[in-house]
Amino acid sequence: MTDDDPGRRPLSRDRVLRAAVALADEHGLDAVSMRRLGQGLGVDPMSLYKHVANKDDLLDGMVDLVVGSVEAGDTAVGDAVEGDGGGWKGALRGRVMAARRAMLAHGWAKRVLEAREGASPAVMRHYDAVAGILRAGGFTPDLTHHALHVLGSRLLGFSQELFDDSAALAEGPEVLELHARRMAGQFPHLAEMMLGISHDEATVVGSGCDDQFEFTFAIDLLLDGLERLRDAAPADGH
Amino acid sequence: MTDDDPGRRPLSRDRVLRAAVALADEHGLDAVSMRRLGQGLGVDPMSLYKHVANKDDLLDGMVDLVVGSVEAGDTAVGDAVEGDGGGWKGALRGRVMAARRAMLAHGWAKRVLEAREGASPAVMRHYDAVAGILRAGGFTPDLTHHALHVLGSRLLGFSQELFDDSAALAEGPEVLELHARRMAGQFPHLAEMMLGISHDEATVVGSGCDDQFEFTFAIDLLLDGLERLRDAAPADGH
DNA sequence: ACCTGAACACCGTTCAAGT
DNA sequence: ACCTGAACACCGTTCAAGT
Repeated sequence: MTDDDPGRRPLSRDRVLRAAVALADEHGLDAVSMRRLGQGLGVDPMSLYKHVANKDDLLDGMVDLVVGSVEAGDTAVGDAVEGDGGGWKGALRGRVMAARRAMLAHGWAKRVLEAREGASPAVMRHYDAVAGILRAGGFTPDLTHHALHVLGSRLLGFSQELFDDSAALAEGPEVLELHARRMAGQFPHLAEMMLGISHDEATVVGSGCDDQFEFTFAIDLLLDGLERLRDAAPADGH
Repeated sequence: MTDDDPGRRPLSRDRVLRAAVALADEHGLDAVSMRRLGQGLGVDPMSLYKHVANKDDLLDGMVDLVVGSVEAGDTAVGDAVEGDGGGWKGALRGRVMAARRAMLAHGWAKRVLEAREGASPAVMRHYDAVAGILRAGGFTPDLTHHALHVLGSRLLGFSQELFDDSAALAEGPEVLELHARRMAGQFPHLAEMMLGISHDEATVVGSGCDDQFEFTFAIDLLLDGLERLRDAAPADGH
């Protein structure tokens, strides 16, 4: 009977989705079950089906909410890139980095987006905005299309990790080096890479795989490559 | 009591994994449950835990089997690329395309690999082979490392699909065009792209998104970009 | 010591019974 | 007509009881 008795406010799709996002943020995606979600809202699990078609629809709605938040505080501010005066590259980077921030804030969203095959409305709007940036940057519709495919999941701010080395990273560079030496026999080239990294950059923070660096490295390589294609064949994208 | 009574052959990890792969190939990944797998092998579900630590270990073993098959019939044959006499690009394309064939043959593998965070032994061997190709191609360890990250999941032959348009594709180009016109209001740039595509290529097969084309397009753009970086700074990959 | 299957603690969703 | 909760058909895994 208190003021914030959750049973008082009427249920709505938005309230269900926000509760699900909060639940996933706090306890992980696996904690998001119809039963537990209903319990958190002080509602019979079955009542959720009034606002959500099924579990998949719930997950779709959750990512839609997260991706939709990208549009609010997006590229307008600038996200000033070091060496350019805005333009399509800066705008694209801004959009993509905003999406990345949203993804990093909601770690579970990446996993849901990978599992989904159809794009939600907010994702479609995001893609459309990116396409618009490219068109304004002088890309043909055809090359714009290929560009979207090339950028792929990086449009949403994440990339496929090769493998998770965060456990080894957390233990410090000497553990990483030990790890590398141990696998030198089986994976000589990977070991060489790892050892090279831990030698080059003596600072602790830089060793191992720096996700943020690798992400921007990839984006820049892709944008440069696309720009070259645009300039090579301005009339036809193929 | 027949000759091929599955109960006769003793269970082994390999036999369990092969049965799981066959089950996933035939009835989809969701059909792979400990209960159903045990049933298919004529064995108590709990007996599987003698050969497999848990469900995740089972899935790991399954993808390991698939990725491991890539090494058998890999780049040796040549996979001759149009305009070059082999070299690192041809070798890399060959390896990646072999992985792609394996992935296309086992549609569920992509989903499992995306969900996994740690790389299985076969995947590690694959990465190491790719790293070896790059090193032999004159890349520094550092640039080799970044190259692996840039190529990402495409090393294993797949890329993140933006959205699945196979349903619309199957209905033919006129349906695709209708689709595009309907969404022109909300997603003008995406609609323009789709309409441009269906106009350019009148043949039915070519319209919509050609996965194979987009994949090779991306690979070529990435390899060209990496080559340029290699040649720009031969001594230091950064 | 090994194997097995009943049991536990969950799922998403159906559907009939209650209001 | 609407809402609800018991019930269904599954899960992965534990664990104690049987051999």
